Amino acid sequence: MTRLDHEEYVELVLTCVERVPRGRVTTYGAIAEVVGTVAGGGGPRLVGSVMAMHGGPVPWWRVVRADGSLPPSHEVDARPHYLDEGTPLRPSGNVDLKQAFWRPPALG
DNA sequence: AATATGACTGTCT
DNA sequence: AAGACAGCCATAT
Repeated sequence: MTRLDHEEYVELVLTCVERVPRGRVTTYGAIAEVVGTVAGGGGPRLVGSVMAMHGGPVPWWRVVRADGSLPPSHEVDARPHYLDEGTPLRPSGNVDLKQAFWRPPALG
């Protein structure tokens, strides 16, 4: 996994993120599974790294952690988007995965 | 080549 | 409920 494969991995991850419907979210793990199936490996950390490096131009706020929360710094930036998209939120302030979780479609 | 790190996750305490 | 630990994969130093 490196060089061009890396680029493809990035593309797959970003594609999944872009495919997340409004008001819905997915998790790093879910993306890692779907992308990993095609890319033949990878893991949540990789998705995280990819998002950190190339997640800028995509709706990264639709990708949350397994507990429905985002890194504190980003959570603040994401909140307005959730409010705008009508994403189900829990009293705690994080996303209600019970309702908002969206499973990315199997690529390839 | 080895160690440390990260926008992660699951289990145990 | 909240913190500690280990597993996981790729990149950076």
